[in-house]
Amino acid sequence: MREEVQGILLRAVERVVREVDAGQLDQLPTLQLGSPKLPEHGDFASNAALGLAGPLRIPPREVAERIVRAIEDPEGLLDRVEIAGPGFVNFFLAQTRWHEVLTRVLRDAEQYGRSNAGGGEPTLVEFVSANPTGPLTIGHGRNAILGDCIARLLEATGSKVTREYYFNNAGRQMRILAESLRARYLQTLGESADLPEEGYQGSYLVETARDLVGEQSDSLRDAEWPVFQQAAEKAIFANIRSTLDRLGIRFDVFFNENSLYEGGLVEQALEDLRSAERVYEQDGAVWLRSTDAGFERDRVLVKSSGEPTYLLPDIAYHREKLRRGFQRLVDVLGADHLEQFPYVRAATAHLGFDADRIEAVYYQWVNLRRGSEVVKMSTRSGSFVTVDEVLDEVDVDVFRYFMVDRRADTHLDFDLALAHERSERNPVYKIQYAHARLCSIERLATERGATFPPPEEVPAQRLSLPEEIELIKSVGRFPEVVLRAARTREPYDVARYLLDLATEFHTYISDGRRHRVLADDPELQAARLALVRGIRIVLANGLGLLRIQAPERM
RNA sequence: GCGCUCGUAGCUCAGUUGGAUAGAGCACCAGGCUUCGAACCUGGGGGUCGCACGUUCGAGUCGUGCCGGGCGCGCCA
Repeated sequence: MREEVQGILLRAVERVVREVDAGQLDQLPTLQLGSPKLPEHGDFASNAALGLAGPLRIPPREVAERIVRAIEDPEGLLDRVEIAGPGFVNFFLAQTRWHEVLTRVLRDAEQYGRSNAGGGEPTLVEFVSANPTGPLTIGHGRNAILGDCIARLLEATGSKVTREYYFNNAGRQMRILAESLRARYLQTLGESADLPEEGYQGSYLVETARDLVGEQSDSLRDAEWPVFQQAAEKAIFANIRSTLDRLGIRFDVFFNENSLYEGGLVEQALEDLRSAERVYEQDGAVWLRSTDAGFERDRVLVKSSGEPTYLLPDIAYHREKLRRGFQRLVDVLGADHLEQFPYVRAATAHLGFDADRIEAVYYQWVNLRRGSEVVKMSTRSGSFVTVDEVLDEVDVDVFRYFMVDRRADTHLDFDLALAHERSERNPVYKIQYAHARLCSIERLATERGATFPPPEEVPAQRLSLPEEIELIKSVGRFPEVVLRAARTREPYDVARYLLDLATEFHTYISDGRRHRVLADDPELQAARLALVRGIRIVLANGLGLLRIQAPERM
């Protein structure tokens, strides 16, 4: 619909430019066709006249008049075109065009909103990627939901998505974890043992230790730490996977950082950077020459001790992902990666890949509150709130919605007190309730013997009230919303849209006198039932994109 | 000290990438269930869009400088 109006506008503008300026105006300002907030400003609005006024040296309103005169609309798409304000050109579509939109919604049904814009592009979405040192915290929860929703959005718009979890089960952190478990194990056996300095104090290790005693009794009393590492890792990973399960998230690949070392890929990445002359040695360390690429400073890749920093395997990993054939990499990262990631991207590009194919979605920290009290989180000190704990108290749907109820780049205040109380204030209920209400109307209609004609035979022209046309317009925007949310990697946009649509429906249906669906007039009833079904389809599809239930009854 | 990010109603946040009269939820006040679901709806009060310059037909949105919160950084994973 938008494209068609855009075409009409473009042709009109070209005609005006040609007649005024004999064609030397080679660069037309890009034409935007906005959706005005106020209905009296039409269905689409163009500011083309304001943009052209300067270059053409004609007052904006006169340009607008010329554009309107030059408009050709052989197919009768438009009802009328008006000039308003400083020179906006407002397009009013013929009502029958909106009726066709409803027909399309009904015809496409569960496919409505999906597209093939991505053209089957192999895309890897990497998210969560928590190391197995403890249960998933609420911060990981935000990552998990964001990543999963982004993956779903990309799938819905035609990308071929792989979900990947990257983790590291080596190094100092795991050693400390193992020592911590050993201490808990000995404690469980009744011996005195202290947690190591900086040990993991979370109670989850106590439980793991208890299980270990149950399985192995005291046979591990003198075991070396790797035994405990294995046990800890196994237990924690099982826990993480069960949490992901509760969230409804499934990964295609769990990628272990170790395999990069084992396959020599880290070494190879360093060598290749060396041959590309992107590194140098100084003070016994190997540095990435990043100031050349516009960065503030160079970064260390290999410390003077010979150990690589985090940066190097990260570079090797991203290169490997591209080598595996993915055309696009999307990483979901916490704000603590804001500084690091650009180097990964730049360095991977130095190895011969297009940096534009590598992108990160950053999300800001989750601030935990219990009422007005702020809860500080740290996995090591054991003061954190896990996803599991929250899921014990609140519905998964609420949790998922909560996590996308704010833009990723703003801090998210998660109030546990609010989450623990049954939280009827949560907007997700409003959306689900709208869906249940719509189902209920259709159910009742069926009970009363109403029939649903095929989409093409719906007497949609009977929907003539302004609020009904507005509802169809809202439903008609859905594919654009999905596409935009997928492109900006912002599931929030979908959540927001659904809430607006639900509210619009509630308002409509609350006025039972004017908007009675089941009425004596069978034609009007059929038309309104079609509208009801159209809204229901969109709410269900939208909730599906966020992997939130669309209940038929509540 | 440097970088990134945010600052909009009492609180939590939107604001369609520079458009027309800045919106919603919560909270507060006043209303609405004999008819398709009141987990909903209607109305009301509440704003120096952090501050100041600048860019232009037009700025909450872009630029610069301050102020304030968050995150990160000076061979630590």
